[in-house]
Amino acid sequence: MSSGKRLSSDERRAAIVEAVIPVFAKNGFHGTTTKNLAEAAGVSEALLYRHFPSKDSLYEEIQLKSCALPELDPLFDQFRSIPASTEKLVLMIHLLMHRIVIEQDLALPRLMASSLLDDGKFAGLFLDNFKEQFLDLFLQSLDAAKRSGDIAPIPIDDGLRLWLCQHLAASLLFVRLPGKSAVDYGLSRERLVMQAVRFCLRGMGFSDAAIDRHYDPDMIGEIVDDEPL
Amino acid sequence: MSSGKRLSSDERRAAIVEAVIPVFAKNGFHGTTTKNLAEAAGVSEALLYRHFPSKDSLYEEIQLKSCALPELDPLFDQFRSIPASTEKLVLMIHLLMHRIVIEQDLALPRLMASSLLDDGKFAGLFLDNFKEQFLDLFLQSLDAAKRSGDIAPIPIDDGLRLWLCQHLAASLLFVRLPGKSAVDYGLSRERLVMQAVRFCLRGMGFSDAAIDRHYDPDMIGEIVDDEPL
DNA sequence: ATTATCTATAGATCTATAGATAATGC
DNA sequence: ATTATCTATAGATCTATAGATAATGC
Repeated sequence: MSSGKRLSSDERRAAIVEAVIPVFAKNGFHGTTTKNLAEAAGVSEALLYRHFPSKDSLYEEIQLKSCALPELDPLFDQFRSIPASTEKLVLMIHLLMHRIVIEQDLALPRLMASSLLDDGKFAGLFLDNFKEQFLDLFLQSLDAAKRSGDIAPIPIDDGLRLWLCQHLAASLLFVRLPGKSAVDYGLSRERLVMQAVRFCLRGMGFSDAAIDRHYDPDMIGEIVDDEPL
Repeated sequence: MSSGKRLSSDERRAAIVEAVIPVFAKNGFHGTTTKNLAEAAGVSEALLYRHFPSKDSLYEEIQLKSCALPELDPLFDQFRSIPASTEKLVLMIHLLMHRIVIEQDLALPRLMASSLLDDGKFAGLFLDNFKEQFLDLFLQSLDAAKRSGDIAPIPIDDGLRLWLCQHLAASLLFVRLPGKSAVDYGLSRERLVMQAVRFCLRGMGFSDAAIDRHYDPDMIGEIVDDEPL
């Protein structure tokens, strides 16, 4: 069965966790058997139990690993250095939406959805991390955009604006989970992203003039693609 | 075990389907055992198999029943008679969002999420029904709003505007699935609905003046509450 | 000698069916 | 007499463990 090398305890443990993530993500906790897990990891079921006391504990472990900070969108790292501005705000929203198109590994959104159907603990952790990482950056750039007159004063809480953008992106991702999108928008993915971003920018207070001035998806695409991943 | 009466075949079949929906919704297909189903329905496992050839076929049945047209939001029926207008457009978006607050039975969104994690067939059917019921009404009122100058011309496909509103509402519902919301927005539910609606209206092209003129959640609340459910 | 790994299997479900029983309607 | 329903159970997993084997490092 194995055909794999003999690894040290730590290496094997890590290898199991890694191998098992897509299986749990694909089939859910109850839809996954210990046999599935063992096969995916290329080891016997017994070895699984040398490293983890139970199927539950292994599932817990992959959830914790999956919502750990370093795993979250390396793309976003790059604009931690950019100063707060309307430009940066637009870039954040665009990158958030752009996931919809580029995201190929659907394991994380799958674990999210599974968690929401379960006790929501993992989803809560993940969203806390999201907030931790992006809320301050978002608020700073939102203030900058307000000061420069790009954003009209509207009665929507500042923090909520980020959540609504995140939620829209999340839904667009969720309908893609089955493989083929559950909704036919009648648009190319590029146009979908562009229009969803415009919807969000406008919704969060941007004037049409400010959007035209600051949102050029082609240019953003180039900026992003130029950066090393 | 039973304590229940002896029903005709058709009645029992219907009773089983009804009783079993929340169980499947809560635990998912794999998380539900035939024993769970039998207990929920108050019958023996054997009787389940007199009415349905397999657990799968019963699950299929509850999915079909759950996305059948008559089940979809009776609230929305009432504005089928209202003529297309900006008012009606605002009302549609408000009612869509208002679900977030009032929706107590989370079975349907749970089945949706489960379906998206599975093959998405049920989710696709449900969203098709949604489109079937609301897209035309939405487009008509959107045109009316454009003609009356309440909505600025923006480069977002008309149909997509409905989907983006629906998606935002869906996400706000999904984060509530675990019981306690996975996100703390720091707002009351009423304010959350109001602000989410404003976000959508603005995103889909409304001017701030038009929103102020046409969106008064209190008034809408009264209108809706006055209607018989 | 230690430790990573496997084979084999126990014990607990889980789905589904066979065959018996009890309630209904004629 | 028909049909709704149950009890009992077969057969197939599924989780988890006991005990044996083989590779590594001293």
